[in-house]
Amino acid sequence: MATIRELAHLCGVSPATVSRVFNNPDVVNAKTREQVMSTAQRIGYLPNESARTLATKKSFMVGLVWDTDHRRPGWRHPFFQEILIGLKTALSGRGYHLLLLATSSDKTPDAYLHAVRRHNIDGVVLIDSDNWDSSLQRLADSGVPCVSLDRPVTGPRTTYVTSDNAGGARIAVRHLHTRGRRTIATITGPTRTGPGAERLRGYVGELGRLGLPHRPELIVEGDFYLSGGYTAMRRLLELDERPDAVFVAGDAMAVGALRAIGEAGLNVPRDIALVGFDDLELAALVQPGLTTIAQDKPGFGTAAAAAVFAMINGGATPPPRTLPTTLVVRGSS
Amino acid sequence: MATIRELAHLCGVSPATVSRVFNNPDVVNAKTREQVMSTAQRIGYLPNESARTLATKKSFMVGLVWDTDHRRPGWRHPFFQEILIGLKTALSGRGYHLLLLATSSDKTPDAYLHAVRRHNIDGVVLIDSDNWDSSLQRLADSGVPCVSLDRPVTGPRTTYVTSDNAGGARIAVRHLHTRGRRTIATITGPTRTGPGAERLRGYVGELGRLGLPHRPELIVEGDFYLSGGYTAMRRLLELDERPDAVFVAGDAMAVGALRAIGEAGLNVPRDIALVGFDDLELAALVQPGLTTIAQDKPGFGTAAAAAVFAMINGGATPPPRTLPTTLVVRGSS
DNA sequence: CGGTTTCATGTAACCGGTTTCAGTCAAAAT
DNA sequence: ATTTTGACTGAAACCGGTTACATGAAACCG
Repeated sequence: MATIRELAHLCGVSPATVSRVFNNPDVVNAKTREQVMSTAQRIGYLPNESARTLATKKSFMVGLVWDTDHRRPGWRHPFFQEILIGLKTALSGRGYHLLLLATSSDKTPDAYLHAVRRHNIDGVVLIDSDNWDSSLQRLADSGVPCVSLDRPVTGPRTTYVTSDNAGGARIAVRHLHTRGRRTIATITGPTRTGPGAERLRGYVGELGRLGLPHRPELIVEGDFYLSGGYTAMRRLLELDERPDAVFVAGDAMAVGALRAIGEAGLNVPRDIALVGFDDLELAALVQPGLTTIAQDKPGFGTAAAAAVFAMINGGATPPPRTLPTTLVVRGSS
Repeated sequence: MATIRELAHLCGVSPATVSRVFNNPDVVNAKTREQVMSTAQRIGYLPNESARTLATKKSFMVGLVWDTDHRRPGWRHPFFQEILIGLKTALSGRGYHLLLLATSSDKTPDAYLHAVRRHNIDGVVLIDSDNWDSSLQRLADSGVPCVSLDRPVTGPRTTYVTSDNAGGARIAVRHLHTRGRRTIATITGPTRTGPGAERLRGYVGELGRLGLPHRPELIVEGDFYLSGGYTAMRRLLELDERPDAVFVAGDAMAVGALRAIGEAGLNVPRDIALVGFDDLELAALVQPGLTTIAQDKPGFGTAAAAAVFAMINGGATPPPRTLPTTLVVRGSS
C-alpha cells in the first residue's frame, strides 16, 4: 500500500501538499494538483482512513443500531431493508459509510455505545429499539448526533422521524366512512409504542369528527404481528353487533384478521371492510388485496440521513420530522 | 476522551504496559493488571480503534457488499435480514463489526473495493451480487478474504456458501411423486444463476431416477420474481396436457403461479400441486399455505462468518459450504 | 557466590495521515 | 527600487495506539 509520503516523494512535493490536494484542492496550484492526482491514480494510492480518523476525529461513519434479540421479533422492522437502502444511498452520496451496531440482550447494553466512542462514529441512527432507554440517554449525553426511527425521543443532539400515524388513521376511518360503513372497529398496536398510540388517537379523533359513537368494545389491542391480528379479529367477530369495518393498525395484523374473517365464513369486503397500515409488500399479495395506509419507506432513510447530517455539519438539532402517509385502495374496502 | 498515556500516567506505568493489559494480559503482573483495569473502568477509558488499526493493520471490521440498484430488486434478497442477523451475531461474538458496502450502478464499480482498502477491512461477505465479476476478481486478487453467498466463486482467498439446491429440488420432485403426481412441470430461476441452474439439474435428475419422462415443454424459465412466476404458470396452463404438479424454484414465483392457477378457475392442490423453494415468510401466509423447500437462512450468516474467520485467522481457504435444505409441507401439495 | 534465566516493565520508533506556522517567491503597489 | 501582498509550499508536531528491543530485578543453578 502506497503511503502519502511515497506519493509525495514521487511527485517531488511534501506530504502536506498531497494531503491538501485531497482535502482542500483549491489552495494548491493547478499544475501540482494535476500531477499529484494522476500519479495517485497511477500507483493506486488511497488515503488510509484510520490515519485520517485518528488525526481528524471524524470517521465518516454513521452507526446503525438495531436490536437483534431473537425473542422479540421487533428487529424485523417491516421496513428494515427499505430504510436501510434509503439510508445507505443518502449516506454514500455524501461519502459516509454505515457501521452496523446490533444490540442484543446477551451483550452489555452499552456495547454499541462503546463501539460508537471507540470508532469515532459521527452519528447514530436507531431503528425500532425498545428497551435501550437508559443507554440511549447516555448515548445522547455523549454528544453524538442521534436520530431515532418511530420512537419519539428528543434531546440536545437527538431527534426522531416518524410517520404521520394519527393522520393516516384518520384517513383510514374517513375512507371507511365514505364507503358507507358506520360500525368501524379497530385493532390497535401495543399502545405503549408511539405508532400504536398515535394510530389509536387518530381513529378515536376521526370517529368523533364524523359524529360516530365511540364504543370501547370496538377497540381491541393487538401486537403488530399476524397472530395478534387473528385473535383480535376473532374477538371482534364474537360481538353481538358485529362491526362492518375494521381499521387494523398494521398490515401483518390485517392479514391475520383477513384469515379470521375467512374462517368465519364471511366475505371481505362485502361483510366486513378492512384497512391496514404500513403498505407492506404483503398487502398487495393477499386475496383480496389489502387497502392500506402507506408509509413513505425510503423517506425514513432519507430523512434520518438528512437529520444526522444536519447535526454533524451544521449544529442546530432539527425538529422531529413527520412523514406523510397516503391511502392505497385495494380490494378489501 | 482519555488516552492511553493519561491512563498510564494515572497508574504510574508506561503506555506499553497499559497496551499489554488489554492485548496480552498474561504477560503483565496480576497486581498491575488489576490496577490498570480498574482505573480504566473508573475513568471510562476505551482504546481508540483508529489508532489501533493504524498500528496493527487489522480493523476488526468485515465488509458486507450488496447491490442496491433499484432497478434490479435483487437487493431485496428475501433472506437479507436473516442472513444479516446470523452474520452479525457470529461476528460480534468475536468482537468484529460489520461495515455496509453497497454497490450501485451509479458509482464506480470498485467504490466498495476502495473502501475495503481504505478501511483495512479484514474480510468481505458478498450477498446476491450479479454483475461485479470483474471487480470481484480484483477484490480476490487484493488478498482480502472473501465469502460469496449463493454465487459459486472460488479463488486463493475466496470461497462461497450456498444451499443444496439440487438436493432440495430432488426432494421436491420426490414429494410430488409420492403424492401421486406424474406430470410434474417446473418453473425455473434464471439458469445463468447458480441456484437457478442447480435446482433445474435436481429436477431433471430426480425425474430420471423416478423413471418419469423428461419433457422439455414442462420446463419454463422464470426470473425468481412473482410476476415471472405468474406468466410462466400461464404458459404451463396452456399446454395440451396440463401438468398435475409444478416444482417452482422460488416462493415468490410460486405465489405468482398460485394466482395464475386461481384465475384459471383451478384449485390447488386438487388440480395442480405446487412446491416452492426458499420458505419465505410469505409461504406460510398465502392460501393455501405453500409447501416448499426451506433453506437454512441463519445458517448462511453463520457459515459465512465461519469461513471469513477461518481465512482471517488461520490461513487455509475453506472449501465451499453447502447447507442442507428441508421439505416443509403445507396445503399446496 | 557468580552467572544465567525468567519475569515485568520501560524506551522509543513507528503506523499514515492532518494542520499550524513559517517561509519563499513572483507579482503588484508605492 | 523597495515594500507589500498573496499564492503556494514545506517542516514538524501531533493524533493514540503497538511492539521490537533494552533493561533491571528476582529466581534459579551448580
